[in-house]
Amino acid sequence: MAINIGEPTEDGASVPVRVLVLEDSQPLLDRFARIIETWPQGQLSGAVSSVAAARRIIETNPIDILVADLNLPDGNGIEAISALRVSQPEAHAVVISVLSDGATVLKAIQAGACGYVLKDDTSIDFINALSMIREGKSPMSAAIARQIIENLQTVTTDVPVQEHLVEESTASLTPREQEVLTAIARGFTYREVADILNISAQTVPVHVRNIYRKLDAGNRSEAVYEATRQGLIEI
Amino acid sequence: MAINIGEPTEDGASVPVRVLVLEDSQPLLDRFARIIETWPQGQLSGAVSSVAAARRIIETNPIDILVADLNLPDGNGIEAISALRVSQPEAHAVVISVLSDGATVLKAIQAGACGYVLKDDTSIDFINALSMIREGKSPMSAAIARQIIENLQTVTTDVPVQEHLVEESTASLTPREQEVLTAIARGFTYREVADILNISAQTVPVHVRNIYRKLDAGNRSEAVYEATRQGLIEI
DNA sequence: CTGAAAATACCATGGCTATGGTATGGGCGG
DNA sequence: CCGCCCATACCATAGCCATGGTATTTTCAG
Repeated sequence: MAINIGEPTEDGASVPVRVLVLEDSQPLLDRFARIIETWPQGQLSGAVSSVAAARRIIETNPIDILVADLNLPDGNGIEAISALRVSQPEAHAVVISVLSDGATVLKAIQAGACGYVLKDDTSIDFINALSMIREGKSPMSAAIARQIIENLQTVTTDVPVQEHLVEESTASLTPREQEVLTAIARGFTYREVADILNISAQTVPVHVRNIYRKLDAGNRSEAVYEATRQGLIEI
Repeated sequence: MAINIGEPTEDGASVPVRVLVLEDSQPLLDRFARIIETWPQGQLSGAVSSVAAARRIIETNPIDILVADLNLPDGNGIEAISALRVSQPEAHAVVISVLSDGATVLKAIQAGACGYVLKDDTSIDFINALSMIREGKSPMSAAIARQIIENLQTVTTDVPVQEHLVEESTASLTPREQEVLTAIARGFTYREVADILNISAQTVPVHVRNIYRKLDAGNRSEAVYEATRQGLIEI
């Protein structure tokens, strides 16, 4: 159960924590990089903004902690987490994202993430999260914790019914459409949704249009209402 | 009128949160009780130190949140959580304990706990935990989160969908605001809502503005999402 | 290998939304 | 009786949304 990272407890010169940051927002990436560089116990293994770049570093450099955003220009941060798990099983991964839909959270954890912090969560700061990982704990936003608990409760109590429900809920909306709709429900504008999902602002209304057609809705609020009623999005 | 809107939750003061505390350490029990009594939104349903006493209150008094320790003189707090789940399925339970072994954590969650805070965790205070529950989140210590994640990683292989339990409202809308919001959720434009409710088209955005303020929303879809999450509108 | 579906992207425009003020009358509790 | 909240109403405008059409690339099942 390799939980600890360096030698803790000893207050002297503990082994530095090598951190790779994967985040497409340049300002945020810079901020994270700066924080790690000024953190006495930290050592920056890399600060990249694409899955491809992350893969290259993961395969060539030793890493203790990977901090990954999920929606990236060339793929999903979960791919990087999976790659890390293969190359460096001892390493740990933390997700830092704005989205929190049940399927994504579960996928990230199955891929090996042991922490999941929402970007708008002010109660967990960056260094704090890294420290928790070192201590064998899991930094996790309360909203994510609830998602996980509910997942766990359904998994351990009712297995056969689940598959049926999954078929139903994923039947009408594509994964991308669900992501878009979830963001729409949270109140984001088209431009904001585009930034979050790393797609063009012109693509969002296309997805939205398709969602309207499938849900027989004519605007945002009706779509959220219908999707909720039909159990297509998480509440 | 044309549009029904369920019974408005009348009144204007926010509904108090009825809390039952189960904790065998008398000093701690007193402290928790005092905190809830001085909490404006809180209302103490009971402060007991045995599973038996907790059971009696659970079966006779309405409860919103049960705060339970696990190690008790006459049994385990998990029994109280299970009893609550049977008597009052709408209620929520939070564990506050010193225990953090995997089996106990899993049992508590299976029994229905949606929060789990360690007693030595200074990062989550008592009121904070109760507030999180009200908001549909899960207060959880990082060490517990790790336990849960590891459980989830070893046990699960498929993607579940969670059932959602209705929560009590945290914001209160006036009857008229509920009517407007329900119509908005159905996708009607301001003009249509005005026609339905027989008011001027200029009055609708006024109500909508007030709804946004109360729900901390900035647009129609976010308002529908928040209202649904808080159980303010029917689905 | 090929066609369908999904995801991506762009252009354009009428209409609706979001938000700032400001104001009147009714009802209810201190 | 006065203040506060609710409900009503109007004006104005920047900005976002809804929707039409068109097109490329990727993915996946047949």
